Amino acid sequence: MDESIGIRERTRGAMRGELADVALRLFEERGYDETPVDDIATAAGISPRTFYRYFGTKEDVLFGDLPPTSVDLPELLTEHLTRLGPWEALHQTLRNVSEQVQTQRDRWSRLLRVVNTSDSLRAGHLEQQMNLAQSLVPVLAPQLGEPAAWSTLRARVLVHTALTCFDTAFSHWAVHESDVEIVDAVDIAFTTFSESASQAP
Amino acid sequence: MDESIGIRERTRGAMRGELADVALRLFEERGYDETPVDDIATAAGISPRTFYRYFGTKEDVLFGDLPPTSVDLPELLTEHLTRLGPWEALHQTLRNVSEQVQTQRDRWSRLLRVVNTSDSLRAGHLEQQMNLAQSLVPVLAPQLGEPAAWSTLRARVLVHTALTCFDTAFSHWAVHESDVEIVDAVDIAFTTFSESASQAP
DNA sequence: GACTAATGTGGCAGAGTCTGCCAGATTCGA
DNA sequence: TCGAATCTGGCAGACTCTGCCACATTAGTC
Repeated sequence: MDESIGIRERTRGAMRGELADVALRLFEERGYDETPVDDIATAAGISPRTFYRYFGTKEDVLFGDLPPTSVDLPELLTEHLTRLGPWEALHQTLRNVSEQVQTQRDRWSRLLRVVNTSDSLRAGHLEQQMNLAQSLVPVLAPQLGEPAAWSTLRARVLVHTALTCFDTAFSHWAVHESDVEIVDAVDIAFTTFSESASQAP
Repeated sequence: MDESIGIRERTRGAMRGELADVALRLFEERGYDETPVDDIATAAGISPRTFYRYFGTKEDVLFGDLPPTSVDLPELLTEHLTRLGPWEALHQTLRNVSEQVQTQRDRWSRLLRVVNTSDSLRAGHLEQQMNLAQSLVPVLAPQLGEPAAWSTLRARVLVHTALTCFDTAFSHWAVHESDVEIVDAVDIAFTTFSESASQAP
């Protein structure tokens, strides 16, 4: 049957999901740095060696299957660029992501709480963004064709800034969870520049 | 004598300097991930255990004593804020840093080349920026008093964006070293927004 | 239903980073 | 010069991650 390839992947997906759940729960209880992979494995009823067959890294069990990585951002951005300017296109792209995140509010607020308990995790989170950025820059650069020599530099600045807006909005939301919607925070962050960036003192 | 406290710290500083030199050289030859701490230690004629008494982390031997961390950025920013708007003040603050960096062109271009050979290093570099950002936000936030509830969010966006501009300019410079001055790249990066951010397509 | 091949699993050994502990050497201040 | 603070090295250990090999499970075929 043509599903025969799929069944293995499905059970694999289920395993990943359960591992992610178990891990997140343990991290919430004891903290990330204080929870060795061995404990996650035994709590999930597998060997540590097997854990590393599902997630190449301890961090991956947290960041593995979540929106920013599970969405094809370059494609999304390309589409928005047909209708919008660079900055607005970035804004809309990440707005879409945050809309999708909003359907997983719970998981995300739990995750952000865990991330904020560990320096090493924050770093990993940033590294993810770097990778995202690297995939978006080549999409954006051709749209900034002016001096050409500078277009890559400008593209990188815009992309990184957009991701920064996104990220900042997120951690803000994580703290003031009850007061704000994620999407609103993202909008505020993105409009920071047009409003207050170059005001006089 | 009142120097008696100082002499120890001076020899300690010398040791740190030498370790940093040795390490950077080895990293250039073999790559960061391929150079264990043991090798750095033996190359410097000390034991691995002692290495960790000078630098708490393998990363610290690279990032330990360099401009961004060795300058009091909050103070610098505070001063610029008395004369300039938020964005311009950030621009000038980081411009000052890049001027200071320019006096160590060599060391920096070597370092950036090393950093770009390792993913884990990039992450560490970003984490440093996060810490910098966290020290600047409280300085900037009071200057954005409007809705108050959003001022912290906006301050964070501005600060992170500024650091992103700085960082992006740097890696750009690292690649096109011969064509550009660091300070110029920083200026270009910072003016990206006022020029091309919200243009139509 | 049985057989072969692919795939999943577990244990072991090892590299690498980093920490705590203790003993010995070095240096400092009186 | 002597006692005290400090520096150093070695040892053992925790933790993350990898390669290797043997064993079990499962899939597709006849």
